[in-house]
Amino acid sequence: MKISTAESVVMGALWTREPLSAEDITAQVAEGQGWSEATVKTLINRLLNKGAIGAERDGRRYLYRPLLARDAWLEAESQGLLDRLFDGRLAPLVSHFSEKGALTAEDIAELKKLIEGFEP
Amino acid sequence: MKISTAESVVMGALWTREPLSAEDITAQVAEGQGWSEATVKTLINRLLNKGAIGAERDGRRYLYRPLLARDAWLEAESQGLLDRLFDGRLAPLVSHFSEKGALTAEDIAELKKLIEGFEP
DNA sequence: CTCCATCGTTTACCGGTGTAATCGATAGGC
DNA sequence: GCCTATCGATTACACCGGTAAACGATGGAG
Repeated sequence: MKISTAESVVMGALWTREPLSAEDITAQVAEGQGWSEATVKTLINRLLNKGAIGAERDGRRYLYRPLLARDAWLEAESQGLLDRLFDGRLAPLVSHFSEKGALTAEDIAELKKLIEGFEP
Repeated sequence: MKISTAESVVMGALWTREPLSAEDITAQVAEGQGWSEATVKTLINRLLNKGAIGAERDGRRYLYRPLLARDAWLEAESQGLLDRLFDGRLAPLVSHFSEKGALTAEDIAELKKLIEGFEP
């Protein structure tokens, strides 16, 4: 169940509130993305065909719900990148960012807390 | 300078040894990827056109070198994913993996060491 | 000097994606 | 009951990416 980046924006709307009508979705994403209403409709349809969302009738329109869980998607995307770039290991990625000096003090503190938290 | 995943496999060969002829590259990636020689040639050409690799003549053939640095590529890809999925922050990604139970004891140890290493 | 093998270059083709307009059904206003 | 606004569905189209074949130049064998 692979979804494209544009499709994932629509999923994003449905992951924060559910169910939503096509109008709702358009209201939530079209502005920020610079998309026309038609574009959103296309994306909704593609997601339906892929089975990533489901629809239930509500009078003259449909209400949509995500069938693909946000978590599963995050998982697949993240693992995919890790596999492609860092041989599946998380530490090299973190190391890469630290070497780049891309970590703020806050990042570091947060990571530290996380790591201390999960070893027992 | 965006390169596709197939193209990045070719870059991978050039990042480990440089310069390489087209034949070398084919030898190094075609088997593992199930690609024909023709496919590798196409990828080389697309990389040339994108300016991601350079070529210097060597008799009847060319030798290729990466112009795009592996590090810059890793950086762009990683940051891209972080931005798309985790609002640009590293900690949520790590947190995501830990919640998934996707971290081995070794991972944790490694991360711990890393984090202790870079705060001063 | 000629022919062939071998490069690199050009062209091909299909599916997916971004982006959107058009069409056909239908429910609600009058 | 009929017309129109509004849905969702269908169609469009260009570009990219994966995969590969065909073509054209050219250097080396004989």
